[in-house]
Amino acid sequence: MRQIIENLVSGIIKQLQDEGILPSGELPEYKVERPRDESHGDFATNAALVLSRFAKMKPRDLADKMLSALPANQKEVDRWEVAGPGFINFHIAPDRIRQLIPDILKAKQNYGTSKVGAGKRILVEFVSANPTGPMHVGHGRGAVMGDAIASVLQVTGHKVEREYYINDAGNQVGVLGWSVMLRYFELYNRSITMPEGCYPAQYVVDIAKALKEQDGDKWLSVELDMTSSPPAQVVDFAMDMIMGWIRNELATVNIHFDNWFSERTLHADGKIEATIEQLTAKGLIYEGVLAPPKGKLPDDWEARPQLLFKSTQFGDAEDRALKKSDGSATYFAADIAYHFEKAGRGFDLLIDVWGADHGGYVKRVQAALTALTDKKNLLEVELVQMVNLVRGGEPVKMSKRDGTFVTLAEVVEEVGSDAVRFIFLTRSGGAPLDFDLELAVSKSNDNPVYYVQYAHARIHAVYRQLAEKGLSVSLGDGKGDLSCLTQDAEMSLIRLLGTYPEMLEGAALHREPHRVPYYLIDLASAFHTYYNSHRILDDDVVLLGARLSLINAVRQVLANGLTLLGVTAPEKM
RNA sequence: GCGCUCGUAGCUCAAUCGGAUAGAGCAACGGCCUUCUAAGCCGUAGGUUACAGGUUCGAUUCCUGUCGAGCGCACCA
Repeated sequence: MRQIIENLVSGIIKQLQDEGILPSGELPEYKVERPRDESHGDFATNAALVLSRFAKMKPRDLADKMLSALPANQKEVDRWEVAGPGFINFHIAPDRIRQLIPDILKAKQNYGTSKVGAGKRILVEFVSANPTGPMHVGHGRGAVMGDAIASVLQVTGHKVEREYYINDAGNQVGVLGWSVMLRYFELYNRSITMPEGCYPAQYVVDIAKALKEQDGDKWLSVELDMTSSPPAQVVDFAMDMIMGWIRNELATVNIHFDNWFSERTLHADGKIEATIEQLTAKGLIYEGVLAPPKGKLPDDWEARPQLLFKSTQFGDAEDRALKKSDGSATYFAADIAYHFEKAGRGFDLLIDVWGADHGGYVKRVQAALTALTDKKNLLEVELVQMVNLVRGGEPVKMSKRDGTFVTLAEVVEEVGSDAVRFIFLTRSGGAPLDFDLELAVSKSNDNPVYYVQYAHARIHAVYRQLAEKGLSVSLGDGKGDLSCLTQDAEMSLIRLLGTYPEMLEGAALHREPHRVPYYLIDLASAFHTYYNSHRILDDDVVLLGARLSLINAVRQVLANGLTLLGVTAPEKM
């Protein structure tokens, strides 16, 4: 529908240019947008405001001029006016608006989808929680956000793949292995002490028990030496088990990945060295000594020469190390190789969803990727702020170290996947989130997911009533006469249905999936208002059919939105 | 000290890449169930958009500064 108005306005401007009222050639951009206030029409343009200078006229005078140039034969707009400082408001003809109902019912689950993405290939990487323990609530937020960003991009015509990067290399893997070994020794009645930095939590005990079950005392003779690597088979056993948990937890919140990418393969395939060579060839690698960090100085800090990448050439604050003191690759080096590898798979855009605690890391990865590909904006990073877990207003301390964190699985168990997803999504990622367990657990209507689902279930209830009265469901197929839908509540509802596709485009463009739940709450609210003041099952069959068609369209859009968010659309509550 | 993300009603949050009178929910108060699901609806009250400047037809939005919050700041991931 927006297209109709945009064509109309651009046609008018062209005509005014031909008449010499506006100068020919490039003019500044104007907008056609949905006014916030319904009384301002269905669409408004600021063209007269933007162009007044070029016409050497007052905005309102130019607006009047533009309207007199409106083609006489068009039927889409039946009212228009100049308002405020010089906006032009367009009111779409009611018949054209009602036409949305059959359009939606025909498109079904495809209503709202568009092709604005033009098949652009996008890789969305998210979660990527370390395989050293179960996912906590913070991971859950990133997971749901990443998944929703991917979904919103998909329905707007992008070709999307979801990827999980498994950090199965590096120090933490050895730490995990030794932690399991210690718990394993403990099961054989050896007394142990958990060194600082190890993972003491219960899940490590569970892994040790499973290890004992499978291998018996096979590993008892292993000598405890934290400076060396633990047995590879033990490490793999632990990581496989944890990754199994993570996959399960993700599945319970309806998240499924296309690819699981292992960091180890980068090391094994020599991708890291190859990437460093590429950078070296570009003259961006040197041996140097970094200045001491500006914050509180680590106890063991010492100046030492390192292999450095000149990320300052690409806007970063410091050059960054690629090799550790023991000569092995840093996490950063592996991450460069990983992102370079992703770029090599031919994506038009890479999106990473990270926790805000990794925010300081964005520039250096973008710098490296730009250096390697000569593309400036290939990598986009969406930062998701922290989740503060609260129980009845009291903060819950979370720490992997003492094992007091609350896992995502526990929260999902208590609250349900629908509520978890909806709460995480009904918030822009830029703001920290207080997640109150007590509130979320208390299945009260504080939780907007029920509000939206209830609207959906209510519509199904009406249709059940219809069947009981022996009337045909096909009355609501949108094919009958809809001209009796003249009430304000009805027209606002239909108009709202019409904005769904635009809302999705905005959500995709700005990577703001929270717009979807907010829209659904709005739609549910408009429906509840309508439902309370108008009887659907009217004795007049024509009116009955029209209203059934209307709420059927509402049901379709609610279902589409909820499904998109990975939330169920129940027929009964 | 530097960087990133923020600061909107008592609380939790929105506000369409600069738009018209800044909106919801919760909490408070007052109404609506013999009729399609009251997990609902209607109404009242609640604001100097942290503060000060700047850009312009127009600023919650963009720029600068101040104050305040969270996160980060060799070799960890």
